[in-house]
Formats: sequence, C-alpha cells, structure tokens
Amino acid sequence: MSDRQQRPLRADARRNRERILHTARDAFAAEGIAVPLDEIARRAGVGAGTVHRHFPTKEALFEEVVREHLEQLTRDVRAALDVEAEAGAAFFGFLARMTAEADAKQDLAEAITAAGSPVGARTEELAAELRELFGSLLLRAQQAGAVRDDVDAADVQAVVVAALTAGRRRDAGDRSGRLARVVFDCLLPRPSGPAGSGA
Amino acid sequence: MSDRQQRPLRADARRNRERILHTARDAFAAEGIAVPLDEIARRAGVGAGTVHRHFPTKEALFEEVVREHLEQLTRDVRAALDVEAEAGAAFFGFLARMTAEADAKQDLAEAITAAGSPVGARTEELAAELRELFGSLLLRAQQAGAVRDDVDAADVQAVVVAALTAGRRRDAGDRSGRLARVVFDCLLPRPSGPAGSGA
Amino acid sequence: MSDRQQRPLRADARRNRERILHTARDAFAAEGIAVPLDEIARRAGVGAGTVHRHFPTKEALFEEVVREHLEQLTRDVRAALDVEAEAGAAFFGFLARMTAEADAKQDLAEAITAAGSPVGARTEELAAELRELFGSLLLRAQQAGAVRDDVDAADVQAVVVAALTAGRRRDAGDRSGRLARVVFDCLLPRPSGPAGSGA
Amino acid sequence: MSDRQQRPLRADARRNRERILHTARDAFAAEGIAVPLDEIARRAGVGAGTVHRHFPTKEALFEEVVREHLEQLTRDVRAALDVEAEAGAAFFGFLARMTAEADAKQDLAEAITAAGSPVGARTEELAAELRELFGSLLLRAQQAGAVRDDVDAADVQAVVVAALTAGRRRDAGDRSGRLARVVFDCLLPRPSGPAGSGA
DNA sequence: GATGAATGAGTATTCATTCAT
DNA sequence: TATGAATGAATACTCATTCAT
Repeated sequence: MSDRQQRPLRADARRNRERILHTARDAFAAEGIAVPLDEIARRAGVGAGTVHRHFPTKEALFEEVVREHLEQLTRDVRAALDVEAEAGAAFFGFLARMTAEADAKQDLAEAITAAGSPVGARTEELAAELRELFGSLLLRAQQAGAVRDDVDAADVQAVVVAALTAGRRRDAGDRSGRLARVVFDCLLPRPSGPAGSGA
Repeated sequence: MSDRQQRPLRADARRNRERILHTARDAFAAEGIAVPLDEIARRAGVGAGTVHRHFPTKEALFEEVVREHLEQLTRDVRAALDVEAEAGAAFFGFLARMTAEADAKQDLAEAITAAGSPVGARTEELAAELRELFGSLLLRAQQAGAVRDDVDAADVQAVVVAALTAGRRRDAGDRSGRLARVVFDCLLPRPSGPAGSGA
Repeated sequence: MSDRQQRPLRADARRNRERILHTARDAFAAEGIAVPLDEIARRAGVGAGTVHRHFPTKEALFEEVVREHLEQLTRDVRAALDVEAEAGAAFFGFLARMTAEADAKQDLAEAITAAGSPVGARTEELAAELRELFGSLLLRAQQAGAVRDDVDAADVQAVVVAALTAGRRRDAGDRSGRLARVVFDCLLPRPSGPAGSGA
Repeated sequence: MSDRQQRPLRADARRNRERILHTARDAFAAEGIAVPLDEIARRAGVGAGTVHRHFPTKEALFEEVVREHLEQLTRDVRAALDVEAEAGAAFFGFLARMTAEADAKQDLAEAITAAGSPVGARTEELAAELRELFGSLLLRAQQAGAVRDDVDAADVQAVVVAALTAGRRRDAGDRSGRLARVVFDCLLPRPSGPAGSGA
C-alpha cells in the first residue's frame, strides 16, 4: 500500500507519525488550515522538527490528512458495493454512514472544498478511484428507482458536502445527523416534476 | 444607532469607505479571510492607513462586510413578506433570489460559517432580526403546505448554506444554480413519511 | 538610472534604504552572505520588516550591494578611459585605485566570486558593460606595450580578484595594498619568454 | 598530545572515519562550509550520529579536513627541500604541483581563507611548521636569485591563495592552471625596479 | 484625512546536536 | 558502535497595526 518508506519505520517513529497525523486531523478540522504547525507539534507532544521530518511541508501534512480521509471513504464505498443489499438502501446507507463518521472530520470536508486544495498526483488518483466506485453505487440506486435520475455523481458529491455543511451548523441540537438526512431527501425521486419544481 | 461617526463623512471619505467595503467583499469572497489587508488596500486604490481609519481592525472590516450582507438579506425577506403572493412561492422565490445574488458572495457564506465568526453585538442583533423575519416567511409557507413541517428556521438556514456550498462546486456545468435548487427540493413536503425516509 | 521606483522615495524611506544598504555592504564584506538579515536590520537600526520592504529577499539585497559595486567600478573605468594619459598608467592606475577603494569591499569581491552569484538580468548587463569598458582599457595598455599580450580581460579580472584576495590576507602588515601591487606585476610584459616562464 | 583515541579504532570504525573525511573534503570544496552535515553523512553512507561520534562538532570535522590538507602540503614542501635540485626550480615546482593538486580542493583554499578559520591549537602548530619549511624553500630560491627579494613567506602564501582563486575563475578555458602560473610570474625578480613598478 | 513606510510579533522551515533503539 | 529519529534554536519572510509626513 504505502511505498514511501523503504523499510518500516521504527516503532517510536511510527507512533510519532500517527500522533502527528491524528493531531493534525483534529486541528485542521477544528481551526482550518491556518493552524500553526508549531501548535500541532505542541499538541502532539513533539518538537517542530519532528513534524517536518515526517511531513516536509505543511501542505504535505494537510494532503496526507486528506488522503487518509479519501482512503477511508473508498473502503466504505467498496463495502457498500459488496454488500448484497437493495441498491437504494446501499446508497443511502453509505451516505448515512459517511455522515455519522464525519463527526469530527466534517470541517475537513469543507477544508477540502474550500482551500485551493493543492492536491498531488497520488491524491488525485485516489479521488478518481473514489469517484468511479461511487458512480457505480449511484447508478445502481438510480436504476433501482431509489434516486432521482437528473443528478450525477458529481452532483451527489456536492450534495454530500452540502449535507455535512448543514449538519455541522447545529452543534448541539442536531442529533445524529438529522439535518444531513433532510438534505439527502433532495436526492429522492421527484413524484411529479423535474428538479426545482418547488420554486 | 451608530454613534461612531459624529458628523457625516466628507464626500471623498465616504467614497473611500465604499470602495474599501466593496473591494473587501469581493476579496473575502474570492480568497477567504486570509487575504492580506494590504492587498485589499491596493485593489481599492487607497493606502493601508486609510483602511484602518475606516475599519480599526481586520475583523471589524470583515464584520462590516457580513453586516451588509445581512442587511441585504433582511431587506429581501421583508420584500418577500410584503408581497401579496402565495406563501410557498414567496418562500422559494426568496431562496432562489438569494442563491442568484450570492453569485460572487457565495464564498462569503462559507467564510461566515467557517471562521469562528467573531461577530459583535450589533451583528448579532441584525442576525436575530433576520432570523425572526425569515421565521415568519417559513411559517407561512409551512402553513400553506408548501414546505415540510419538520424543519425550523435554523434548519433552513443550514440548508441554504448547504445549497450555496453545493452550487459553488460545479464551476462551469451548473447553470443558474440548478444544483442549489436540487438541494432546496429537500424542503418540499414528504409525500409519505418523516424526514430521512429515504434511508 | 534607477527605474524601479515610480516616484521618488520619501526622505526618511530613502535614508533607511541607504542605511540598510550601507550596513549590508559592511556586514556581507565582514561576515559573508551568511550574516542574518535580522542582524543587518539591528545594526541599521530598523525593524526586520523594513529591510524586506526595501529588498524583498536576502538575495535581492545582496544583489543590490553587488550592483552598487559594479556601478562604482564602471564609473572608475570610464574615468580612466576619459583621462588623456599614457595607456599603461591609466590601466595600472585604475587597478591601484580599485585596490585602494576596495578597503572594506574586498571581502565582497570574494563573495561575488564565491557564491553561486545569483545575479539577475540587470546585474548581468552591468557586468557586461563593465567588461566591455575594461576590455578597451586593457587593449590600449597592451597596444602601448605596458601589459603582456597573453592575457585577456577575463584573465585580468581574475588577477584582480586574486590581488584583492592576497591583499586582504595581511590585515595589519600590508600597507596601502603593497601585496596587491606585487600581484599586479604579473601583468607586466615578460622580458624574455611566455607566461609561466618562471616554473 | 592527542589523547582522544585510547586504543586504535576498530577496522570498520576507521573505515567510516576515512569515508566521512573524504566525503567532507569534497563537499566542503564543492559547496562551501554551508553544506549540511546530514548531507555529508548521507553521501558517506553513514548515519548522522556516526559523523558526530568521530567529529564532535561540525567545526571539528572542518578543521580535520584543513589539517589533512596542511599535512599534505608539509609533505610536499619537505620533498621539495630534500630533492637536490636547483632552488628556483624546486620552489616553482612546488607551487605548480600544489596548483595541480588543488584541482578540486581549490574551493577549500578559499574556505580556509574566508571563514573565520576557527582553527585550533594543533592546526596552528601544523601551519607554523609548514610556514617554517616553506620559508626555507623560499629563502633558498631567493638566494639563488630565482624569486624577488621583496616578498616574504606570508606574501607568497597570499599569492598562492590568489593564484588558486584566479585559476578557479576560468572553468573551462584555463587549461592546466595557466592563469595560476601567470600570477606566479609576479614572484619573479623585477628586472629594473621595486615591486609595483608598473603603476 | 490620506498616504505608505516602519514596526515587530508570528510562521514555516533548516540543521547541528543529542539520544533512544 | 551505528543508526536515524527527536530536539529546538535560528532564520527568512509575512502582515496587521501604528505613525511620521
């Protein structure tokens, strides 16, 4: 999987790497990409130099956080595709799970969207793979009549981000992503007319 | 209300103030709150000191931009309430108009949500007023059966931000906020069950 | 001459600029390019930001120092060419003057040679102009039989750097560049044979 | 005097030491003293800690490189003194040999001169010894009338550095140290007058 | 009032040195 | 002993804010 390290990292080094990544994930999520690296280092309990040993630049660290997120999503989509379930349930189940997981990662979603997203080639690949797999999941759900036909995978991706954005707004009141699920309702087939029929 | 200015600004001072505000609005929208003040000053064609004369801190400038946005929204909601139209049409018309206006201001919506939103008391007041007015608009639409009952004003606010977020994702393909309207469909009454019935 | 500033700098700004340049010249000469910018700022009595306002990068500051040096040399060569004097005297007089002037600037000569000399286009131009003018001075001296024929302008340039290098070695003992003049003797016509006859 | 090594180094340790020294010599020569120790370690194929085991500080490593250079020069001067040859030939032959050898080591000469040359006592001793031996070589050449009388050993040392400096300037064109030999011509006896007669 | 130069605290990054494995 | 990960001081550069002109 990971071919960047010729030989496995020493135990303590890997521990540090994980701690930095974990701390960075939280920090980026909570405070955006503007959080100082020194602060991340401090919270992770390591020196500033250690952060730079593992992630040569701040962007590299950010990208790694994004990458981990994408990998998790890819695993989730694969699981949803493998499960022998009704297509619509598989689709909305995936959305629901993502929303649930995205507890602390939510702001990350925004960060991904917001920033110029200086993603490297490897990250682009991962994203493309995810898009393709997700496309399959969507198509099956549409063919089963569980999702409206006038949206494509990119639309849904946008809606997902939107749902996360919405869900995040209600820190306390919104139990278990109710608002996110409300937004997902816009993906249901329209009884009578095309999109925007409500206007 | 505003007692910061004892006497009306000189004509040139007011012109400068307007130019700075306008430039800041665009800059914050396009590049986020991280844009340097010097850059805003340069684009507005004034010196850095002039920006600080009108807006003592960067936050103050940002907040003023937010405030103007809120004021515009308040005016729009009032107009929607005043018009003797069908309640659902008024409600969705307002959403559509907001979406359309938010062309370049979209990133601002996010900025507002994203940042710690260091809003002052005056801004809070404005927001509260807007919430109340908007609540009326929503209630009327719900009473007319045009909007599902299980959402409140805060939910809708979140959905609006979500719609803007979604709409922004599709730079080229999304003509005239189609995606935003798709998201708004989630506000329509559910034919059969409660929110989240799709899962 | 200087076309970088649209309008003349304010009096205090120009004063600061001059002080920074002067301080940098001494600092680079005495301690090489490794001297911290903060140190230069401190010695010049300005803040670090002020140095960066006038010279966006450290390299830019270094290059400006080099440029000033080149300009001075160019002026000197021009003067040597204009004077209606015996060609050999003009040539060696120029060398002697350069040596004398180069009191504190000597280490600079080395710095110029030593570093990768990240010189910009404008500096290259200046250097080319200097080379051409100096070539004329040399040619006249050679035609007058005052300088050996088997060296070209680039050789002499190298010898000059060498002479400065040599002269610098003897901090106390070497009065008025005696050692530099010794080195310059290698440029005199050889009585009998070609270069390297001494080996 | 040197009590750092109680017992002879283990074979592999000595091999490492030699590799580090050799790598450092090349690195300092090519890129100056600013080259990172990590880089030297990497090129030598050892860990950073190993460099520090053999040379406690970077300066210590640098000084050791200088010391080796001085030792080589001392051997060369001794050889020149021992050879029963004409004094002038011995002297200039030594200079020529040094120049030839100094192919890649040239930048080192400069590094030695340039840096504050933080040489320790042991290095000072070596340098003193070299100076004395070299003084003998010079004196014999002067007594034989092969070298001008108005220079002393320190002058010549400076001229040597100057020659190396000059020779380095002409990357391609200067075959086999021609320019260095030109500079050495300044050491020949002046036909008529004192040093600097050309001015 | 307007200008833009000066300030200086803050940030990412490098690197000599130390230390756990 | 060797390794290379960790440290943290140092350094170039940015930018909000202040102030002289």
